[in-house]
Amino acid sequence: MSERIPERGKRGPRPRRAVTLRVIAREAGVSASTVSRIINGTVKVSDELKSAVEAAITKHDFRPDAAARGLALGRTLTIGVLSQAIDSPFYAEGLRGVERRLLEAGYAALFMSGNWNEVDEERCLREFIDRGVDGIIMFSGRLGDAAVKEFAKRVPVVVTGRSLRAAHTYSLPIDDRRGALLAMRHLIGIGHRRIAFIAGSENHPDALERLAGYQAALGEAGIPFDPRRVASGDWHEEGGLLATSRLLESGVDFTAIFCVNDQTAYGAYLALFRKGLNVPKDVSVVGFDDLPASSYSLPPLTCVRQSVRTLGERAAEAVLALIAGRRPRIDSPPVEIVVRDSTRRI
Amino acid sequence: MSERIPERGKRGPRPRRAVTLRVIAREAGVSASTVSRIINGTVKVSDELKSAVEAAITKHDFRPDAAARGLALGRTLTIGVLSQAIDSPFYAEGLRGVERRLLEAGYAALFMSGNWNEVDEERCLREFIDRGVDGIIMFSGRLGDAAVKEFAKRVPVVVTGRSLRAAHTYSLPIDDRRGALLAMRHLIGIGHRRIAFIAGSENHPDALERLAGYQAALGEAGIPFDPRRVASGDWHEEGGLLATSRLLESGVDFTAIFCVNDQTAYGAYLALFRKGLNVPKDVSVVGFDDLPASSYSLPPLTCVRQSVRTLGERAAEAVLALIAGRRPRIDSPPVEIVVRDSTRRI
DNA sequence: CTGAAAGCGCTTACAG
DNA sequence: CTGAAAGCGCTTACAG
Repeated sequence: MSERIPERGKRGPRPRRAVTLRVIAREAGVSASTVSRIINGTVKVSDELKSAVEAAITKHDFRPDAAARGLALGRTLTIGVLSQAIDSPFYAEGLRGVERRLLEAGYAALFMSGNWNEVDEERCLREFIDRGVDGIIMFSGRLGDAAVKEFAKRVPVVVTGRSLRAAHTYSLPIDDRRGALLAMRHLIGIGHRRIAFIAGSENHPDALERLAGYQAALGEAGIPFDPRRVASGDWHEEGGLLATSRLLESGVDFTAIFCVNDQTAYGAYLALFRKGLNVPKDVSVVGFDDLPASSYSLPPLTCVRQSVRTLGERAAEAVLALIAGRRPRIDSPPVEIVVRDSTRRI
Repeated sequence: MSERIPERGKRGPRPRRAVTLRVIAREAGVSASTVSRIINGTVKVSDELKSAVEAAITKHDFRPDAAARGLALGRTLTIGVLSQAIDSPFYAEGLRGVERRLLEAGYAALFMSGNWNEVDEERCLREFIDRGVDGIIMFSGRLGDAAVKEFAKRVPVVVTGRSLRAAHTYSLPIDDRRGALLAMRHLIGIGHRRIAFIAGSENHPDALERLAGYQAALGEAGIPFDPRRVASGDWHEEGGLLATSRLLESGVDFTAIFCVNDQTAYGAYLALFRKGLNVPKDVSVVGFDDLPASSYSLPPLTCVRQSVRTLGERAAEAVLALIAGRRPRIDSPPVEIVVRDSTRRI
């Protein structure tokens, strides 16, 4: 009658799961099926039976094994969340939003980093599938649409930062062009006409759209586009630093810089600082994203705000809808301009 | 003879796992057991059999189901990683380190946020257990040692930022006191004697240790400790901002501020900036952590560096060792002072 | 060397 | 209403 001691996993403190449905069932004098049903609320039972079972559960601190449940149910209550780097301040905000919403719904997130390259992204997505996630959220990946659609055949996928039309898929595009327009209109509105632009890495869709917005705003205002005022960065501080230095040394004149994102602006700040130039006195700077750090940069940065946290929350809502078989009706959060101290009328 | 079509999961694109061990086995003309063994390399077979199986695997793009494997093996190749917030720039670095090492070892990380409170931390740890993680890494949690030890009975736990002696446990403490000493010696070495300290939230062990280091350095130099020069922050920018403002308004004089961490220093920067005070001309500032952003703050921040990324990598190595039944022999990364532009000789 | 069988811990039609 | 049985997809002693 004694419980057989399992032999596997001889090392470490994992003596196999000690308390299972069966021990609860035995203790409460019912079958495992019944306990399972009570736990899942798929049955009505007498109050006394219910409390007997609950007492046993409490006593043993029982919690159903997620792997077993996942196997039986075909659902793991896990969502794979791909960002480019878990330590990027930009994505971090989004992950936080995802995490929160998922938690509310009883789901957990499996976060992985794609490192800005297709190979890693694909590896992560495969890992998600292998681990049986119920859905995938992909933050602005490099992976081609075709590949994404392929994964969407296995499991619902929501992508941010791009538009993709396919079954079991939902897109939350970012309005890069409009964001860039807002930034530029602000600058132009306070008198700037010679405005430099630091772009992201080449041929990245978001970067291209922001460049397009930059050009469109120039066009609106009747300001000729001068390619010498465009320098390319890399979405990170260092790229902003280098690009600004190049701009400064090239001799083109400008009274303001519109940076493709906040991190680029931080780099621009440092380059300007090193040259003894003051922001906004000597040059105005505007960023894009409104990272938390931008409220604390010196001076606090004027930028286009796109709430990545909200984006994350909505992405989570969208996958959950997809999983439930509903068609999401969710919009990307709007972009808006946040005027702080890095821009000044001239 | 036709495959029965499963009825569960009627919605969504998950028609149950399509290709299983059995279909590979059938295709290769062997049993599932054999395929399993070949995949796991626990058997020697003829080259032709091996390639037949591999061909079938490739053809169907088969990958074993992680949940099923986990259930059968009692291991999930997953490590639960608790930080306080997935979007904290401090923890992010550590998570990155963990992620990288774990990936190399074929493990995945399940990241969750404890939100700086015991209740959430405990919820996360329980979730880890439910999900059958093979080990847990806990970044400087608030949860009491006793509770942590309780979890360590189920699964190996490594903690950072504290010392804990218990079975199936490993600690990677941070040398807060020495870090604080280094910071203060630097300041004292360049002539400062009236040095303010912005602490973290009360009764937090790391905060206490850094305060102790601050006082010890003062003692070394024969400088009397003046409690009016200590203000408490909250580890975040806002606390640094508020504390600095209070210090400034209180009328105590100081030529330098040692901040309990970099984020606090960013807040101090802004408070000083708003008062028209220049760093380092009017006051020197030193931080603690060396976050990536500190190289780009204006001016670039002098601070104590503790490589959180390395800490994360080592934490990962430590859990893996614990899981393998080995006793880790791993030290915390050393703290060191990084002198940049926010401090100046007086 | 390889297969049939039992088992991991759960859930849920299927019968009482 | 409730239990026995089958099944989720894998792994591994146990027998050939």
